[in-house]
Parts: sequence; C-alpha cells; structure tokens
Amino acid sequence: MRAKRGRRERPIAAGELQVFKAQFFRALAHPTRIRLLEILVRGGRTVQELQEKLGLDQPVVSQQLAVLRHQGVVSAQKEGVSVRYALRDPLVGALLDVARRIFDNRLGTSTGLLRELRRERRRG
Amino acid sequence: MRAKRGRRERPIAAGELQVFKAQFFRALAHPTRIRLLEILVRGGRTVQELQEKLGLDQPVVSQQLAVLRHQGVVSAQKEGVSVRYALRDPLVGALLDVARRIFDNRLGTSTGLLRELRRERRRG
DNA sequence: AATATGTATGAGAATATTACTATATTACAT
DNA sequence: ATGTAATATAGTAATATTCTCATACATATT
Repeated sequence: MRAKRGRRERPIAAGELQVFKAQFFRALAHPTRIRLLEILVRGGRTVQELQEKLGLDQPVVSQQLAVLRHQGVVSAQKEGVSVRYALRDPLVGALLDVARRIFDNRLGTSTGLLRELRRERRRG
Repeated sequence: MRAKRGRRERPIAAGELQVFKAQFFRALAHPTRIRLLEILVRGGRTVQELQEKLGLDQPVVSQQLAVLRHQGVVSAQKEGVSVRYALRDPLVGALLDVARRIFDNRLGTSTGLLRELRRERRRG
C-alpha cells in the first residue's frame, strides 16, 4: 500500500465522513460485487476462480474487482501470472451477515426470496 | 423510473437475491442518507426536525427519505400535518456500527478523519 | 524473441442517479 | 371555503455508473 501523495491535515467539513461512508456502501451496491464478496468471505480467490464460479466474462470480473479495490474493500496480490483477491477486513463478512439478517426480517415469510435466504444461511 | 409493486411467487433466478441486497446498499450509498440514518438510529424524527438538524432544504430531505422509504429502510407515520420517520429495523444501526468499525480499521491513525470517527463513537 | 495465459484498462453508447426548482398534496385552523 | 404549514412529487439538466468489446499489460514458457 503506497502512501497517498500530499495528504492534507486539516479540519473536516461537516458530512465529509459521510461522503466516505457513502462511497464505501456504493462499492457494495452492485449484484456482481455482492456475489464476489460472498465468495471472498470464505477466503482468497484468483480472478480466474471467481470468473469460473460466477460464470462471467473476465473483463466483467476484473472491472468489478477494481471497484472494490479502489474503495479498499479487497486487496490484490500477484501470484505469478495470477492475482489473488481477498477481503481487506474480515468485518466485511460481518457486514454482509447483518445485511442478511435485515433481509430476513424484511421479507414476508411466504416469499420465494425468503426461502432463498434460508438456503443461503444454511450453507453459511 | 417507477418501481413495480406486486410480489411474484416464482422460482428465483441465480443472483436475484444479490440484486435486492445491492439495491439495499445503494439506498445507503449517499452522504445525506447516511446522515439521516445516523440521526434516526437515536429515535424517530419528523421531516422538519431532520431538516433543521441537517440544514438542508425540505425537498432534499423528503427526496432522500423517499429513497430510504422505497427500499424499506425507514417507515413513515403521519402525525397530524407532520410525518415521523423511523428505522424499520434497528439492525440498520448495527450495520452502521460495523461500517464504522471498518472505517476505523481502514484509516490511518493520524488522519483527521480518524479523529472525526473517534468523536463520533464517543457521542454514539 | 515469440507466444500463450491471466489480468487490467479503455472507449462508446445506454442507463441510472443527482441536484435544483417549481408545483402538488394533505391536514389543520380561521 | 380560504389560508397556511408540512410534506411529497414532477420535470429536467448535469453527472455518474454500467455494459460490451477491444486492446494493452505482465509473466512465464518455448
């Protein structure tokens, strides 16, 4: 991780912290990126592995990984010609867990989506 | 773009659940909406109260509340001529807490942003 | 050096979100 | 009924994201 050139040490404008938080949530706000993270919580994976698991084209996977990387959600490490991605903070897994519980509460008990949620929880 | 209302009972396509999760995170992905939620975790507030606390124009507040409402993040209850908004699920507070801890880990210990975080945690 | 493989980035149109302003809508009081 | 305060929505230009391909880059192998 390289140091940002010219970091400023200055007072924070009101709401600036919320801008960062919003950017972070925005990084999660995409179906493909959610799927990527749900795989990565179980451990690091190369782009190729992710690509196979999701059945998506390589540029799609790399592009979405880039979004996560730029927001510092995941880290990338070269392994020869491959690149292994991993969560930068395991708390992201906790975050997804809380989100899942919120869905659990939110969805009506008879919907197909809820059944899907239960299936997902069981797989854990 | 209008949101179709009317829940369907049918098999779930792969990744459809992730679409819902992404929409949920997208609802949080805006500085104003973060600020609104950070107030609402402490209890219900009317639009007017939120407007005053944030120092924003009324349409701005209502518009962002509408986004949260459409995603089921907050509920709205009429009180005479006012409308009181509240979190629909207290777990949203837990979600913001986890997010804050992630930021705490992520930011360098000497940055102004981190000091802001500490201040926030103390208040919270 | 030439090639193959895994990964990253670029450019374009298509789409979605935002900010801003004006106007509706609703409930209450006179 | 008219007025008023609180809230919601509509219209729209500006901006940002996403999707789809094509291509560039880096590393290892021959």
